[in-house]
Amino acid sequence: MSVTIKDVAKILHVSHTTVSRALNDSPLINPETKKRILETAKQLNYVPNYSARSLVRNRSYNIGLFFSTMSQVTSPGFFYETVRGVNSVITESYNLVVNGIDRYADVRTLDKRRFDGIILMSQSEKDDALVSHAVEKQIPLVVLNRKVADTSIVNVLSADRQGAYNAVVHLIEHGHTHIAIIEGEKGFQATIERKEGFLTALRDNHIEIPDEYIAEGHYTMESGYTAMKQLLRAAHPPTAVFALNDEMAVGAMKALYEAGLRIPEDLSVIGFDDSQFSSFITPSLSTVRRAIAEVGSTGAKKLMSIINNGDSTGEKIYIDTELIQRDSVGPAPKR
Amino acid sequence: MSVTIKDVAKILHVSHTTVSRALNDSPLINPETKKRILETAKQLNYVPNYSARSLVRNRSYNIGLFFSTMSQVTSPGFFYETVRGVNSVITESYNLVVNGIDRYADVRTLDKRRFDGIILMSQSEKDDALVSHAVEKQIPLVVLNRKVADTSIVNVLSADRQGAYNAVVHLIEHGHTHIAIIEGEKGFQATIERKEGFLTALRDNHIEIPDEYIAEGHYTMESGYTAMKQLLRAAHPPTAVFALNDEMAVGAMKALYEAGLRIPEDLSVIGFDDSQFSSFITPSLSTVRRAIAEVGSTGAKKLMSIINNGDSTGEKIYIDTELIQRDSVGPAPKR
DNA sequence: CTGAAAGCGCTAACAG
DNA sequence: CTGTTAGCGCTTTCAG
Repeated sequence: MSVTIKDVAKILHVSHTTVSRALNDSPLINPETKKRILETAKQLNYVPNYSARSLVRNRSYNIGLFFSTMSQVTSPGFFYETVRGVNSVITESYNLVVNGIDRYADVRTLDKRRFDGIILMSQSEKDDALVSHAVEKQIPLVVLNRKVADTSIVNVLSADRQGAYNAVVHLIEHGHTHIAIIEGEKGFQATIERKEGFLTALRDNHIEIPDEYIAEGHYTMESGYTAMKQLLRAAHPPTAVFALNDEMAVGAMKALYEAGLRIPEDLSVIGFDDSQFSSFITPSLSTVRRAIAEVGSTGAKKLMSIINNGDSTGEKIYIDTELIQRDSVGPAPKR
Repeated sequence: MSVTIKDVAKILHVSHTTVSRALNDSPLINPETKKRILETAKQLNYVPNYSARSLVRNRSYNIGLFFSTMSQVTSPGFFYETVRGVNSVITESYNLVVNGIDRYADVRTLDKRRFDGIILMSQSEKDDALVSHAVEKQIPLVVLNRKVADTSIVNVLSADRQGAYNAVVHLIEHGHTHIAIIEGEKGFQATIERKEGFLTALRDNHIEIPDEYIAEGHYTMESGYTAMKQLLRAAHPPTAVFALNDEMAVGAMKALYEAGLRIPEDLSVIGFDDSQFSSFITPSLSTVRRAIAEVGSTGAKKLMSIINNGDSTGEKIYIDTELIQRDSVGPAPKR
């Protein structure tokens, strides 16, 4: 069927061992023979049998990129940027396997021989089963996006708390003191961090937040829409809203339009993530950009170094966020 | 290190062959022994070595999902829906490997032993190198999204031409006769099909299209924005615009706002794809929905059946589109 | 620098 | 129904 090492060896009257050495850049070979072998190998369209190589080297050449679930990622852009970032680092000899961890009946089947390393884009504590399994089995692991307690693990995180803080300060600098929040999915690390930044900013500026300024959301446009409508029913409606992501901000803006309110004249809106559409909606949405692709690529680089050098000192790496000022935030209206 | 079949065999005083049979649901085994073996295997946390299995079965248990390129997919939503659709069909014993074909220096390294089958989400003719390689090497292949000439191949396509036709008829039914188009990336199958539907609808209704009503785009919001500005400079501006995807439609809407034009009172806009944000922008965007996840899942099912049953009669499967009427299309303004 | 031989863990004839 | 034997294609000792 396919060309094997032995085929190449036979033609050149050398042993298959020698061919293997040539193919693997071994120093134990005459440059001349190596050249000859490489040439005929290419000519014959030789492709190594990864299964055989994997079997003897005890390596799968698979890298797993797992999301908490595939059916409900934070947003399509988030998913795409993550895959793209990771992919840009993984070399051709590795396969990047993408899946939701909820698709595996038992995470213990994810062993070292099936995956040389795992990148976990983690949203919730439910993923801890996989984390502890990987630690126990010594499978190289990098966790993205969610801080895990275990200090032996490499963690790549975006500085969401600081980003949220900056967003709210931006609102305050525009004179706002009646600031509401649209929260994201309960239990998600991102939700906790961003809300924390929000609260700290208010506290630092001696601004109170009444209960009616806190609305729950689920990171979807729909939920932002619903949450905003609820906020509008407050006895003393807010003059500014911080949505924990841009999707919800867009939903909120829709509710505002429907209520006949102008942005930012009547009410300012700021989001989080800098989704693709945010600069193109009207008014364009002020937001906090986080470099998701960079989180992915940084994590992938770390993982590859763990796999290749075995260096596995846990660390927490933070990727900075950036405040993006556009047209959805304006001065607080007079009351 | 890890538990092997032999370990299990030794404990139970049976041969490793028997254990293998138990693990593989072979009929050649006593149900009693099988039960015993399965129990201790589970107890020992036995996980099969995929590399060894692959080597002897000559199967990789990898399915490749390839995009023309990873760095520039049509849209994040498109990417996400595709992966999700395919993933929902692929079973746990397979790894779904996601990549851009431009990441492989030579497509000929993608051989049957590395991928049991390939799903190609194809955008342009450049992908034909992979297609012909797969055909030649008899690698099971399903091509999504772009019609390929080879009739032996399974092709899953969305009925874009008909969808575009319906969109334009929708405009015409609202009294529009001055209809412009914002085209997508040159050479993409989607561009060709959708434009064809557009032109046919106009022709069927005896509507002329001047050159100045044709603007080039690249499926990005930015390009839609630029294209719309160009369209507005026409000697006799259009009253309706068909953008070949929603991203460009959003860009066009931004240009319209900036020009002080109202949608749909002054100008109607219709898009394509029904992106996530389309129902939440203001005004909400009328568009043509195509079930991308369904294209992916249908393709994956087909591929699995080719792999498992070897049935490889080529066919073209069309997934229907649906006209979504929202608020961006209104009656043509009086002239 | 090169070759012969062993073996990775598994499945698949082939006997019994 | 069970066990013995061979071998998948490759890398890696170990001798030369």
